[in-house]
Amino acid sequence: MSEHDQTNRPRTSPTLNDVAKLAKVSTATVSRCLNNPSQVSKAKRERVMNAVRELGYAPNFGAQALAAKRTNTFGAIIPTMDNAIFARGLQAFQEELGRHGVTLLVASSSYSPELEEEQIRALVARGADALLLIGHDRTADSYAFLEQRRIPYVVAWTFNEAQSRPSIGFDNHKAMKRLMDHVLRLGHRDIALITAPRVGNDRARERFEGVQAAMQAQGLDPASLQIVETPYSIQNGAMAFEGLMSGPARPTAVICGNDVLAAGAMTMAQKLGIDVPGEVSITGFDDIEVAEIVSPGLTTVHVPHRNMGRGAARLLIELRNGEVTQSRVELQADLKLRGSLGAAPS
Amino acid sequence: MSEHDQTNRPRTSPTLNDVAKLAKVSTATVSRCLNNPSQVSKAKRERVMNAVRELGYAPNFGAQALAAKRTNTFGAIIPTMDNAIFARGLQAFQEELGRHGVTLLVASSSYSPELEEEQIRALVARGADALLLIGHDRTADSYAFLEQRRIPYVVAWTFNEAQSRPSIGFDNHKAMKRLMDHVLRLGHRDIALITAPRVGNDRARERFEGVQAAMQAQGLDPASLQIVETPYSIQNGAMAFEGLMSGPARPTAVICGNDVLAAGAMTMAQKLGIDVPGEVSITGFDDIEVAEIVSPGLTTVHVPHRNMGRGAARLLIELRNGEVTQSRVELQADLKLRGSLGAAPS
DNA sequence: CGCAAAAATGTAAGCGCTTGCATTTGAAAA
DNA sequence: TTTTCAAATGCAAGCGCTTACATTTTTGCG
Repeated sequence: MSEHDQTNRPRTSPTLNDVAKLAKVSTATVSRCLNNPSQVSKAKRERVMNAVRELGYAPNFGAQALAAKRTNTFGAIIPTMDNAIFARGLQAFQEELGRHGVTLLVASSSYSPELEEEQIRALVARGADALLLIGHDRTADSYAFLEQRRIPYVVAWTFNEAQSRPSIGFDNHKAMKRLMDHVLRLGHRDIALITAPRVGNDRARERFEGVQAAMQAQGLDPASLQIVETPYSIQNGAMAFEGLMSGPARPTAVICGNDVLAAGAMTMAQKLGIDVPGEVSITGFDDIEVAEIVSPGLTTVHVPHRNMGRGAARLLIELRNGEVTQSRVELQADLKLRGSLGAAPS
Repeated sequence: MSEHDQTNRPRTSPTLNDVAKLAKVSTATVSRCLNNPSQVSKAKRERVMNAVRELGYAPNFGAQALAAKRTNTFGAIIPTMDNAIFARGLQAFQEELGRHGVTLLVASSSYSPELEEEQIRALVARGADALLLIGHDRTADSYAFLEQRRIPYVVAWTFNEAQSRPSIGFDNHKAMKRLMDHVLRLGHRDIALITAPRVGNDRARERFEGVQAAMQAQGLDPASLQIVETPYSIQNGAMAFEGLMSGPARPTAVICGNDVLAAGAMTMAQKLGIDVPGEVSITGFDDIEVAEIVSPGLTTVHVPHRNMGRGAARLLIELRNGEVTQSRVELQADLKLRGSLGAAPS
């Protein structure tokens, strides 16, 4: 099939070669013209650019990747696309990358470290130059793979003193502790926590520890904390809340691992006719849009999603370029007090 | 930098050739072993697989794409990642693709046809074998480009009799008309519509036309419909609603182009102390999670997000494989009646 | 046991691009 | 004008993989 059609290839996209012929220069010159215009004389550059335009030439990604060993594509692996937790941050991440000519590939791991490892390999195989990862928890093999391949990555959505990897985020422990301090100051002593499964999820774990720390600081027995573990979803939040409120030790404050769970709790409270915050206070974490929609408004921790996304993009680009920088960035996550948190009923 | 390390390349990833040597077969056999195992004898296959495992071999994407002219990567371009409208559908889309060994690349166009065209080119350049697009509205150049490159695509989130392109979705016009029929049946005559900008957004336009059609069918003057156009966001929904309710002709029913706008309207109603549905009814479109959270629950049109995503994936895979199929699929979008819609106040 | 057909394997030609190195060109310097 | 040197350009060797085609090995049957 390749012995003819040397001259006119009807519906295949034009190649570097075609451009070179039209412009009557070598392919090398065309390539340089596109990637390093400064090395080419003005006259030729114009001839080449015209040819490019005339042919509607666009470089073949695979070939480029193969020859240059660089793809200008970054990857992001987030636990889920199914709710809004990561949406805003990711959008900002993508926008910033776009500004630097980098395309984003997104995959989701469904909160499974094994699946995440697969996705990491898939993205790298597909040429991702660098990766955005969420949280520190993942298989040792995942990290080994990244090191071995020398793939730059940044861990986002968390910041942990104890970790030395490039990362950008906030201190989940600290933020949750601050929220809890406030809750305790309001007189609450019967506390329940609805959290995502903590195994393989350092953010959830750190938030949990923040709750514990606050209780301890206040002289409360951490063992008195009621804990329900359930995957993030409104549905699950509602069910967990229902269980808690119909249980033997009805809490006066239900701390939720994130806003999605809290939203579920809020709607269930409403359905059950339980007054919030009169009978029970509810708090969330993340400050996604939902927090403003429920009524009363949800007291939560405001996470700087867009800043984090943008920052992660910049960090990653710097890492990719080998520019030395501050590769660990802590952002602030402040309390967002709204109506769902009130004084403990007396 | 390449004059030495011919013999032992320490930290470069292993290639097909390395595997072939270790297994003492040709590269062709290794390749077949990986892509068409059935063509290789069991003995060799095992030898090869062992070598693959031992070396931790993973194919180089660029090279594979270059040689095979196929990447097993699909692209999706959605208007925004910033809210939940597309999240669930996309998640299902991705899951289904994953099941078929296809990786998904996502980009977002910010509702701009020009940006979308860029993204289409970018994804194709990066090797996308096929694309998922939202809605029919886009630049002629975008379609021309896709045709010329013979890139399979499917238009989702809408189904329109008049369009002949491969697509999967529901009839926005019909669905909105059905909702409106119901609204009118409840006695509402003073109607307002909060819609996304209709230029470049056929879904929004069709929904709008559905509203008009229902009014006309009822003998109402379509010109009496109050219209506010504003980009999808809770914030904007709230502001639009506020404007409407403080205007001269207060509607008894506010129809929102989607749930995000409606959620904004609902929260604003609450803030203003306007009773829903006592004083004013509010409806949405999409049935995303938010619809269940607001109170009262939001009457909306249920869109089969996950079905649509899964269906789109299957359709696209069939198209890519050149399997002839029914390439136009209409899904049902049914009314979801909740508390936010009531009889018109008398 | 021999032979044709089928199955398994190997050979090698690209795929479209980048880039080190050699060569040519064009000025500036002598 | 000749010489020198930097800038501009071309040449051609890969990058790692797939696949058509040629070759070898197996298998089935008479």
